[in-house]
Amino acid sequence: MEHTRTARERAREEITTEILEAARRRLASDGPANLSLRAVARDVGMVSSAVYRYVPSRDDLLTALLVEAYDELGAAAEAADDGVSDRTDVRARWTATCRAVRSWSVGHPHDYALLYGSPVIGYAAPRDTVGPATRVIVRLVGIISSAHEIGGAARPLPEGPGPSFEPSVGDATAALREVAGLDTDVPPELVGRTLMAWSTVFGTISFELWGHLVGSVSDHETYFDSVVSRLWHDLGGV
Amino acid sequence: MEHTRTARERAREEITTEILEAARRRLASDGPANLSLRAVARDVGMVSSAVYRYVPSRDDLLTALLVEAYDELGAAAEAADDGVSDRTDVRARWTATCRAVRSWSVGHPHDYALLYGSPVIGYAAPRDTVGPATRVIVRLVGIISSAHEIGGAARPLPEGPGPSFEPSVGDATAALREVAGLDTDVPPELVGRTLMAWSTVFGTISFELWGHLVGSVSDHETYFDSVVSRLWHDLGGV
DNA sequence: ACAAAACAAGAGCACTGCTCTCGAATGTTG
DNA sequence: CAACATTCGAGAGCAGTGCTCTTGTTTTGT
Repeated sequence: MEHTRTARERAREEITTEILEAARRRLASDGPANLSLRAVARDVGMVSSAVYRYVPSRDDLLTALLVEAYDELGAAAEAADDGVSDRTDVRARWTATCRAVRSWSVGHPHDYALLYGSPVIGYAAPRDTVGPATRVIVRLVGIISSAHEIGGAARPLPEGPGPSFEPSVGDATAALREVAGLDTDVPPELVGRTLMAWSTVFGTISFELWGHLVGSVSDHETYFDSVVSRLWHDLGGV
Repeated sequence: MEHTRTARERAREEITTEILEAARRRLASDGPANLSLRAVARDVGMVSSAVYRYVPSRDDLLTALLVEAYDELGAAAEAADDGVSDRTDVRARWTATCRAVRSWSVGHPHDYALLYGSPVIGYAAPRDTVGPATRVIVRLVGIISSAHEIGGAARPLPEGPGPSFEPSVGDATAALREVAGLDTDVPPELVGRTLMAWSTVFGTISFELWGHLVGSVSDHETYFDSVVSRLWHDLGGV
């Protein structure tokens, strides 16, 4: 069934991307909660009902933007990591990647809110978006496990105090086995510590963007660097 | 100017609380983004325009709910801390308070979203709500500084790796001086570590509630306990 | 008893997501 | 090429939202 793209198919693709681009601009300026399908329609010079030929609903449009934003953030993080020439300098890779995540988030606060804010969409749709969502954390895990493979880059993590991570993070360990294809499983303590670190990065950026650190932190950039370096230490890095 | 409360004043108070109660029910069921002033009006048997006699706008209503929710969460946290009979068992106090924060959040996910989710209101209003917002973190700081005053409850925190917290957390230190009235300032490293811990608690709860740990963490309760105990260790607690 | 203030109700405006219908443009097939 | 089918854009319309204004009623202070 090899058929040349008809004019209609080409037009459909162009208009679809046109709509998505206008929607991203609207998202960047108005935020996810105020994203109006009618406003997007006006931006592309169409009437609102015509847009429904290309987008099933507002939620689907938000989901498409969600995937795009996840991808953009993931690409930014990976590019920052790849930019470190000395691949054995895992500490520099960790720092660069975390900084890239914050930089993108500060530069795209509304996109960040769509990704990591309170979900505006029901819980049905965003579940098939786990793929692009995991790009950042997967890369971070790669850096951390590299550090624990390279001699002298990290001290082995002793079992932390309190209840072990072992019973609760089994799913994450299995997921890592799938995606990273490691020969040996990442120990539960390291998996838990990695989840903790990622939660802290998210919490720090969210607090900064949502204004929860107003009156407490003055220089967010150096504060973030302080946090990131201590996280690296808590992960066993040297 | 001692005047007995007229019938109208009593009615106004009653109707106001009636509206707020209905709004909280709506918030609990529909979430902050879907809170409709008209729906609240219907619930209390009024027409929407009548509600505007009591509430200036939807944003002001959300702000009122915000303050109420902050207060409820703060009370829950403080009650949990106060419930620990041995006041020198600072580790138990820390654990109980953190658990209370998570319990309230899991029990009131939509209220939690209003407090700590991406802000639905503009940045003007919520800034005069910093008072009730700080109750939890203030109590947590109290527990941590108690631990560092009691001999043997905590080891002094060595300066962490990377950039010092000193230049970025000065405002927080000053704020603590105000609210807690401590004789000597909390050292920057401890202030920074406390902010980090609070960010991690927030990040962990948010990830759980917003579904970012689906496929990674199976038992959220024990996972949270694992996180909290490691945070206590990172804060210098023993 | 009367003027002033507060109130509840209704209509109305501008906006939203979404559905349906109706011609027109474009596609495929005989 | 002609006929039929599909796709598309525009418009009207529905139900819902926040919010304002007017109108008539009730309560208050004088």
